[in-house]
Amino acid sequence: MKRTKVKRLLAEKAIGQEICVKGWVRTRRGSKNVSFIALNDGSTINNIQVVAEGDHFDDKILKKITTGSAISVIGILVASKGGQQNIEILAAAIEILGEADADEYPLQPKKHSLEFLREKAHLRFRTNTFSAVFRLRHALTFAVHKFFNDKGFSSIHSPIITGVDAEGAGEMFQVTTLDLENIGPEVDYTTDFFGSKTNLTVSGQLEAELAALALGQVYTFGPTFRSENSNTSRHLSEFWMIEPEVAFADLEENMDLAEEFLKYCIQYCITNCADDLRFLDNRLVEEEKNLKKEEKHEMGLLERLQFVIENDFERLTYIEAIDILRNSKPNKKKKFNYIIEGFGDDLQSEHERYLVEKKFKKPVIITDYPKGIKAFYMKQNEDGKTVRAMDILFPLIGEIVGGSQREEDLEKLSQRMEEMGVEKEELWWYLETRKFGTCIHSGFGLGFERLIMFVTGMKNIRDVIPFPRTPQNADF
RNA sequence: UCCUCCUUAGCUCAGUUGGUUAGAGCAUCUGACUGUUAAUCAGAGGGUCCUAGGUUCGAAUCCUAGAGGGGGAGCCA
Repeated sequence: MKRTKVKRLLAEKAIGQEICVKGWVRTRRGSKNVSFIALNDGSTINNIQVVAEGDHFDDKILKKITTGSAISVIGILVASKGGQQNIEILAAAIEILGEADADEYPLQPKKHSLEFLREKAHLRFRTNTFSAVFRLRHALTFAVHKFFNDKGFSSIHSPIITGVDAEGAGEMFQVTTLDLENIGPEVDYTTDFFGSKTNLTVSGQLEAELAALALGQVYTFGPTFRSENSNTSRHLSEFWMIEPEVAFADLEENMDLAEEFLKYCIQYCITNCADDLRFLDNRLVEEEKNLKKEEKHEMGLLERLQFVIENDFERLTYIEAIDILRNSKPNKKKKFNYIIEGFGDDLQSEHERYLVEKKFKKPVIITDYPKGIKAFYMKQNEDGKTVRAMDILFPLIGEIVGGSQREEDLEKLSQRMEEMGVEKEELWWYLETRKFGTCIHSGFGLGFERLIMFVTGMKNIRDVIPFPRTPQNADF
């Protein structure tokens, strides 16, 4: 008999029908006469209750239905006599597909800490929280592709192994087939696999620009690698990044695209993952129950998502932001660790948080940063001091998007590369796009895991990717 | 990389000023129970107190070093 997924059973409620379900046991409880099995098959956060009457089943079978075991059930869908579910399955036959020794199976039907589950990353998919997070991760993946596809963008697979070491986006992982245990003091990269020094990509942007200057609208969505020794709740050594790049678009259009994109993705989850979001919403309420009032969030998860969709992001220039910060209470009272004095100061995370969480209480887009603190490829403003950059700051997670209008003028770009010590020879192909048929264009990079954090309310980035890669950890 | 906190049973955690045989809840096992909702009730088993040194008559507790983890900072997405 073909199995029906739990999600469909709960939606259709076809009472009286004989059905087959397969899944993993969350709990079994009951008395000598009757057992209740909470069964989950991953199609939804919700379990289906299987009722096994004692006289129909051998004690030996019932004993094997432990938390974590996989079973197949054939039975009749009936209205439930219990209070907490409408329907349940009255089991006629139960087959044990895979046992889970209760003495050894690490997950119990109770709350586990996220830290503990991180050490059990191979099994944490089986918990409510992580199954919800990973269904949402999928929904967001799909929403990203759907958004861009519907707008006529082409997906571009930028290379994962690259010889470019010029963007300065971060420390790189080297890729080599050289025998590291027998390497001389002088390394001859012409003998290496690719005949030159290669690394894992830190960004697909430069390649995306090449494609955009032909296909018009493109985006990359792929893995990105940074070997920085960052030990924080919002950095990974391997993460996924989305980088749209649009020809003939200026910074305004770039911001409009980013804002529309973020709202679309969030709305997609609200529409398609209501059960999972409701579960995560409750989870956060529970988590914050014991916190002091001032430590609690003003809004619940769902409320927060709705709020972001319904309100325009606050847009201001770097100079305006510095002005606000310089005159802010924490700056005057020297509560900031880094006091803002004026133009040229970098915005630290405490300043970003002040703007987003205290001053505007919504997402903020800051534009036109000093050129000294931004990358070489950003379009220079007339003032000679600032560049057409934009960062989108989100509540709780900080910078979620970094983007800019690109410098399309060959002369200005070359000059800036020289000033910043970027090797022009290495990026000859990048420069040729400015030599042949150059045009204004813009793009941004969005950290996919940071978006998932915002949508799910998870506070540590390691809990929104199946197998996090961080310094000193590449388990599983 | 820096600052800071933590590491005690399978899990979550208590352990007073350094003092007998290190505790609780949950989980597990045994038994009871006619429909449970993290079922309940009774009983049992379960410990490298992170590791290595040191101080002390005596260390889970104090000191030093190391490992692992959390939070914050920097870098960024």
